[in-house]
Amino acid sequence: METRELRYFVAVAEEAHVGRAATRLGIAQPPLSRAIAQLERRLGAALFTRTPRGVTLTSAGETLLREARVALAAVEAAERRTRRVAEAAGRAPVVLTAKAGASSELMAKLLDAYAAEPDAVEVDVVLTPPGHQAVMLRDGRADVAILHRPFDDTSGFDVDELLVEEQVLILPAGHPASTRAAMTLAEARSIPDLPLPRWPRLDGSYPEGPGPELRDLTQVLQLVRLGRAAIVLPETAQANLRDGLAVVPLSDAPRVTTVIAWPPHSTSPGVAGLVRTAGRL
Amino acid sequence: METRELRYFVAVAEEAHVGRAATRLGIAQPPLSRAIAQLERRLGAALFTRTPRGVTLTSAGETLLREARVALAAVEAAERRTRRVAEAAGRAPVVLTAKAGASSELMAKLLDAYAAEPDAVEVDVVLTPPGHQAVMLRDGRADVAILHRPFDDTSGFDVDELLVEEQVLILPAGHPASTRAAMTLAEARSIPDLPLPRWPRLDGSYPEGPGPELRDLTQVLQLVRLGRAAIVLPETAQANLRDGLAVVPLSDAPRVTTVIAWPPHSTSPGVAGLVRTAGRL
DNA sequence: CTGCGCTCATACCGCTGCGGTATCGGACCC
DNA sequence: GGGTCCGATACCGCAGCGGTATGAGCGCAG
Repeated sequence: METRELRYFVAVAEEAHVGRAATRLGIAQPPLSRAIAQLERRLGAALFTRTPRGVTLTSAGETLLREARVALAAVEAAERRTRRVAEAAGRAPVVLTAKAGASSELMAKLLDAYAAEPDAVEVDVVLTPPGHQAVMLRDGRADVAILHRPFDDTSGFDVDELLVEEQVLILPAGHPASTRAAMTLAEARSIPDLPLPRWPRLDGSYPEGPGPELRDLTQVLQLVRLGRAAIVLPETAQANLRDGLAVVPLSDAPRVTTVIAWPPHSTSPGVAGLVRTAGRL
Repeated sequence: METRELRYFVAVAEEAHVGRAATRLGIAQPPLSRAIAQLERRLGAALFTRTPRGVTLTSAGETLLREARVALAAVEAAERRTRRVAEAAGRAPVVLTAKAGASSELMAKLLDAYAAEPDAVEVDVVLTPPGHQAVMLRDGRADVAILHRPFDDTSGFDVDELLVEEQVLILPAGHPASTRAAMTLAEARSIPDLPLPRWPRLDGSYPEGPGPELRDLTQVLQLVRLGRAAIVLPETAQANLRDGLAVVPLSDAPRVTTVIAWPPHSTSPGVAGLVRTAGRL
């Protein structure tokens, strides 16, 4: 199987429509139909069922979609990492990716501690929207990432745990619920006048439902202060809170684990150094 | 980058010789030279330095070799898993791979317990030479593997620990060293008349050195009984020992962790069931 | 039930680019 | 300096990719 075939397949699977997929790929529809048919013949498996409104995946197709995404990310990663090694022969900067606006204290400690090491190399910090760090790591745009389980999918990476913490509910100061000693997630979700914000998905769209769309944490905290929303955050986020907010522990929210993650087989001395430093924090 | 290019590159890198690589690939030398040159042009990086006796990898080339192997394994896995899902639509057997002749007790318990589950599917057990299980899992020939850290590279897989154990030295009964309460690895290696056997590498070749080549555990144990060798094994292997052998604990040998490993993103209900069962053992 | 619209499949064509053979250029060795 | 062993280059034929035109199957409106 060639990566071209996999790219074509993924496009068709995602669009559920050969014509649209062809447009997206910048080719005509017939060659794409033919390429898919050829792929199916070679695999000896139907990947799509043709319907009058487009195509839908078979179970074999679903398997291939999952696997193809991993494989394509691996090929992309190979290309990008090779380019990076070639460009900055020797002391290439390490690219560290983290969620914008989170773990700032931990990150600062890590970067300071690492910079003090004798053999430290330059660290490029790339802050991305939530959820994108694992993707960056998978396709070679980043060398190390700070991830948060269980939100990020760390499968396929080597990880070191840095911090385990509980989550708390942040509400407007003076709200009736703010005096409670603890709460469950279900209770937090059902406070009538305080909806929880919705987080964007990987593609930037938002799930349906009530609650404001979360774009910027400080903006949402402003909404909380105004008595228009509540939000669930890891407990260390309290450190950055200003007045007008109350904190209630959640008894049944999943614990958040902050980890440092890197691709297996990494040989970069910078990655090794960062991970070593992180382990000592 | 197309997988064809990656396959060509890997062949040349492994042979360190364009002509031989071409033969191995079943094509002529000039197209291969051209393909490599084109790959280098597209990456904007020299991958090989040409010498009068062949070619050697640059640092960019070494990076690409490592990454390309991962990427190619992922592509192969995609193909194989899709084929398998298509062939045995529905209740496909799960392929479990393990080291031949090891963990037999644990495996039996696992398979028995799993077979007793209400929704159990068929399990194909594939016993392979040591070290091959991770490869099988990586390229899609197996769905689950029993691996042994630190010997197997579990990076890139999801794992559950099943058993942690110490290693012991097995020697002929009556040997002077057999009365010792404990020993270090270095001492074990330097017993003058009892060489440790050599384990085969992934490609089937053996490292240089003294000691018999290990092909079959029972054969080596026979050698031990005859006073011609000693061997280091996990302590549970004692259960299968017969007369004529003595056991000495090793104080500094790495602990061996038996794990059950599966590829991330696995959706097979059989894999999930096996892992769940294993976790309850 | 018939015609239209929408979708994917098929037919056919042109050209890119892969792989083939022949040959060159350079390094090393006697 | 000729022989040998490399990889690189030159050139050619053809497989296969992508293009346009058109067919075939299905759902639906009238």
